[in-house]
Amino acid sequence: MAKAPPVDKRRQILDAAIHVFARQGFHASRVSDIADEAGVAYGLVYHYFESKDEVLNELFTERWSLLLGAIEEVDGQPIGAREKLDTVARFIVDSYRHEPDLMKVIIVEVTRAANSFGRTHLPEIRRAYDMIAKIVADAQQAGTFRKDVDPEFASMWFYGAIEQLLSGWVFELIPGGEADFDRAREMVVETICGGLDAPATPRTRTASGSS
Amino acid sequence: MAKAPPVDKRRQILDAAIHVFARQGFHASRVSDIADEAGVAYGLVYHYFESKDEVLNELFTERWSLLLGAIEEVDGQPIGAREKLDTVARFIVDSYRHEPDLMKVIIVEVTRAANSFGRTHLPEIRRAYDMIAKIVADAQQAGTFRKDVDPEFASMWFYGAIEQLLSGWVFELIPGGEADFDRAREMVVETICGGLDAPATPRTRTASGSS
DNA sequence: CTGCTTAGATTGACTGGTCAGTCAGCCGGG
DNA sequence: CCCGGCTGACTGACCAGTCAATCTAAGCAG
Repeated sequence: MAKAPPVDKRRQILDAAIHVFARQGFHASRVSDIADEAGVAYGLVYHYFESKDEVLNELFTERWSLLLGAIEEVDGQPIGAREKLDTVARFIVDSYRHEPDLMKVIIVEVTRAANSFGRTHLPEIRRAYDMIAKIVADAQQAGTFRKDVDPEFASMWFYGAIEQLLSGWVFELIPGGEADFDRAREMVVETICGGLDAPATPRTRTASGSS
Repeated sequence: MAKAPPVDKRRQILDAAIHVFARQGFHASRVSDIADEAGVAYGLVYHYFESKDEVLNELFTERWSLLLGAIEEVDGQPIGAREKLDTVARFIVDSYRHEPDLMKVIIVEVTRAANSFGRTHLPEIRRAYDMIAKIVADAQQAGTFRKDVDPEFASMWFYGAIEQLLSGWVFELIPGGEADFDRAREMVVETICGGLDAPATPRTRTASGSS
């Protein structure tokens, strides 16, 4: 691998693929569409990638590993579960805010397409769920979350709620103005954590007044 | 034995399609697979349906209209919001319990594929979200749910949480034994409604009583 | 009961179009 | 003049959808 020329065509192709996949969906996207959008020859796509699948692969893996890293990092921090979950939610929502097309592709074509393409990535996807479950389980151990809820299940609906939110924005089912992003995140975290909080705990208040 | 029990080939084809789509995914399913599974000739599929799409169409519409009906009916009942939402959740979970393949197809190929096939059905899908939002909004009006949460948003994450649960079962990410269905449903409804409840009950008090 | 007629159900070989992926060769810098 | 990035016409496979032919059953007259 000698070093790259001034213009990174590989990157150009990936960026083009994001927009093409977001616009038309993976299946309806031709490789020629990607090449056209990137302004390169058809064959060059196959110079850098083994197949059309591998392009999507790369897009997903790039971003998902960031998410996994973010969850892992936050989990190590000495903060409350609610803040941890809020940070995770913020990461996801901000990812959408800054790169809506990429997140749309990841959600629509991979995360929510576990039957076709996503099947390959189930282990990585699962890893995210597991880490969220761990955060919940730890909070139960510490007594901040009620213990009668399965952490694995809670993880599913926490993640599912957020993803559905992104879905709603992607398909314009709910208002997606700049102000809505943070507001929605706050609400979903507060609601779900509110539901998960241990009932009437006489220990030091976990919730820091953020108002 | 030329019996004449009106063997409904149309139904046979639809049922076959459920299993083929569930097994291979819509895109990877050939029309010939459906015909083979149904034990009929290739061409007969086109005698009863205009296209492969229309088969999926039919499967979705059939079931989704039941869901819409169920929500509508429960909304008219003089019961609390929590019970209403519980009934909705129960309908969805029971649908999965009794026809997992069909629900898998609907979720994977339509509901969560709003980019490709689901786009056609966005209005119907949206209708479900809207009706759930209405239940929440009414409860806020009545004072049982806190008013600072957007009903539209709450609807999204309520539905998203449940759908993610089904997803988890479909892809065996969480235990899906007979006992888990009701337990999961109870937990998700209790958690989310718990988070939505008006802070009249001393559950988790954010003591910031700003006037 | 039988033969004729017809309409709808059923069959499956075939067609037309679409693309993913290949490859033989072109350029431009070292 | 050599090499690796780069080009784009071409090919082989695949498959949704068509259609002409065949079958079945139902109605009806003789």
